[in-house]
Amino acid sequence: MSEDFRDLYYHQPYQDGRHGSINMSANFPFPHHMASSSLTDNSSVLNSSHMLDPSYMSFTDCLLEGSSDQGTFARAFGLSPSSSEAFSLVKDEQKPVVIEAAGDHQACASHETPVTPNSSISSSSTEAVGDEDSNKGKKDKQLKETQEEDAHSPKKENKPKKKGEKKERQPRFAFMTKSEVDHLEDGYRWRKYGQKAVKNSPYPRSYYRCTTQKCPVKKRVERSFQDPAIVITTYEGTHNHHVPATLRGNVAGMLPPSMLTPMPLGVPNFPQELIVQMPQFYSQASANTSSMYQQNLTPLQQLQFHDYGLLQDIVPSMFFKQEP
DNA sequence: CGGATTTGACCAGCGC
DNA sequence: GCGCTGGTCAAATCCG
Repeated sequence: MSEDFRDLYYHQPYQDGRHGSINMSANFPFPHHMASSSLTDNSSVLNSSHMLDPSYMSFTDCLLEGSSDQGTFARAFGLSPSSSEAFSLVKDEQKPVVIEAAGDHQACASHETPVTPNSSISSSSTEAVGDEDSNKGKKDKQLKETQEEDAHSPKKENKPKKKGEKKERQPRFAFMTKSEVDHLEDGYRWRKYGQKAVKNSPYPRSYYRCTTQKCPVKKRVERSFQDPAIVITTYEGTHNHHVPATLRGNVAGMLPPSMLTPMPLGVPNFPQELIVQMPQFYSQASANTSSMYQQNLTPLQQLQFHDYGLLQDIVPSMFFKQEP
């Protein structure tokens, strides 16, 4: 399997994003402006080989030529719930988009990114490293004690959730980035609010929240324990604001106004182009496995209406979403 | 000094 | 019911 997909990666080093020369495919559902991250982190990008197809525009091309669907990026990152519902997965990080945004061109050129559908990080199932648990008993005792003596802790009052009321989960998607830095610049401003040890991984997971007021978007960043060069970023929620214009490199300024339009809730924002514009990808996939791709449905339709489990086998590490 | 980060505590959900 | 784990809070600390 991994061999089949090894060919799907190719290396495209970033250029100076400040000048908009970002060679990043328009077909991936990660924040388009994330490309700017490479400016500071010595990164490069690996994308699927389908993008070698001249019919695919680079991110720059997309901007310069005024793609017919400039909203693609915004939608992709907007993460509107509706469209991605169809891609419900049990584990959200299992099939992240694989992007190699790392700086080591050699590694990229090697195409040895050990990201395979089944080897990708199931971070939801990644469990904390053991030593965190060792103190658990103590903690629990302390917890009970403190609860008794601190019956009106403000923390509890901060939880408006009623019992039995399930916490609604925002749609998510994740992608893998080969990068030396954990937190890639993606055009938005984030505040770290937590870090946890991840089970079976020596690398912690960091939790970030968009700093824009009332913006519900969160993201988690962790390194793959299988390939420490790979950073797994999981976005959750939909930005309800424009990309801050004051960021380094003025990423927002690079973007046409239409791309900065906040995502209306409920508008399908699944990166259809990601799927639809990858004929090569699909032909490879279908050669390997599925009858699903022999049907007359468009890939998107297939994705939306067919067994996603199958998709997982075919489209490794592309994206996923977790059922709210 | 204000904003960002760190880190231990806390809580909820899930599986056994 | 209990233990484990992921996710979040918030006080302490750091840093520009």
